[in-house]
Amino acid sequence: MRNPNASVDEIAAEARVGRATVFRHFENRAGLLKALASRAIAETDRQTRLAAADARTATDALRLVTQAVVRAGEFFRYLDSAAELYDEPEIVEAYQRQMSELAGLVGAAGREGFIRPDVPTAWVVASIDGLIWAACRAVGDGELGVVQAQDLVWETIANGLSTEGTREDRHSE
Amino acid sequence: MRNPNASVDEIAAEARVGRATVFRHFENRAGLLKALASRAIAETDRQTRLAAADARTATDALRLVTQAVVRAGEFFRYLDSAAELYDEPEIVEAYQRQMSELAGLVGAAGREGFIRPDVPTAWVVASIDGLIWAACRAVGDGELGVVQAQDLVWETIANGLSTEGTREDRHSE
DNA sequence: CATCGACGATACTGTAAAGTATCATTCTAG
DNA sequence: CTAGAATGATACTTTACAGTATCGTCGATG
Repeated sequence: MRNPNASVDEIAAEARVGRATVFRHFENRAGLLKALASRAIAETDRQTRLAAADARTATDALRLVTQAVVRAGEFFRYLDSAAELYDEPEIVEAYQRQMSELAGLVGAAGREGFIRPDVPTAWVVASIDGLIWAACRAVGDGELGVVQAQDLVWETIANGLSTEGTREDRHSE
Repeated sequence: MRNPNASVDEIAAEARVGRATVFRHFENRAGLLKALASRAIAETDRQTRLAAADARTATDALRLVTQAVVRAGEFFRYLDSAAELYDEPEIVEAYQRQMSELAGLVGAAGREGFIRPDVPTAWVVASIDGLIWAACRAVGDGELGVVQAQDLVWETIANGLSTEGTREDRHSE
């Protein structure tokens, strides 16, 4: 997960396991990576479903899902740099499904009036993705705690980073 | 730039050049990648300096630099997935320098009152990075134009994505 | 205590790609 | 037009790694 270019030797050493054992559990190196990706996708799905079940509004669901993905971050963060996986149709399909689910949620939150109508949906999805990515990296680097990162992501989505025009800022004016 | 795992064969073919010629211009494959990274860093520096020269306040500089990096995005976007480069001390050093310059700019903008004091500087830097990353990807995928992406990044930094508490929203209340 | 299955270590093969060497060809400067 | 430099094509060597096969050992189960 930390290095998608790792050789099977390195992976086995990291797992404290003989190299032969790796090939007893996975057909080949690509199969291992695919299994890892599948697990990441399944874990993200699980966290997402759990989160969405608690939501009463689409906006709330968007918040919970966003924060759930931050929590599952360690599982999928490596996917970015695994170029080989783009050849696996299952993986690509699952990723696109997750993205379109997110887009659906953003659309619903928009109809609830939460998202500013002048912002393209594509950008909302992309920036949420970017902020989640940033949060996962910050957590991975030890700069932020998981809970803190979750809160900051949502706060940044909702209000940005600036004092200009934020709700928190009004009462101090 | 599109595929950091490309073989020298593929790189040469993409460049419409013989494979031997690649080795006449670069000592080896690692040297080629390093040169590419150096160019990306230099280009980003150039854009950053140009932008910062026009700024009257730190906040303005932060905006211009952010937007300049989005413009230079195509040059450095591949760096994420090039794990080999983390072995090159020059490259790592240059990256850290750019990040600390950004942190300095964020600190100065904070002293001007632009950044909310309750947000950790580390998160401000990380999230700007994440939004720039998202913008570059959206531009690369053709979802957004460069100018549009630049504006959206800054708007999201400043005001977030939500109608809650945004300045633009007040007059419509 | 005996057996079966999983594991680790090791050695081996095949392949893809890096890097080197060579030579004919083409481009360019004078 | 010509000499020298750069290029492309090709062949070759070397290396790193994937994948396979084998064997001795360890551990759980009955």
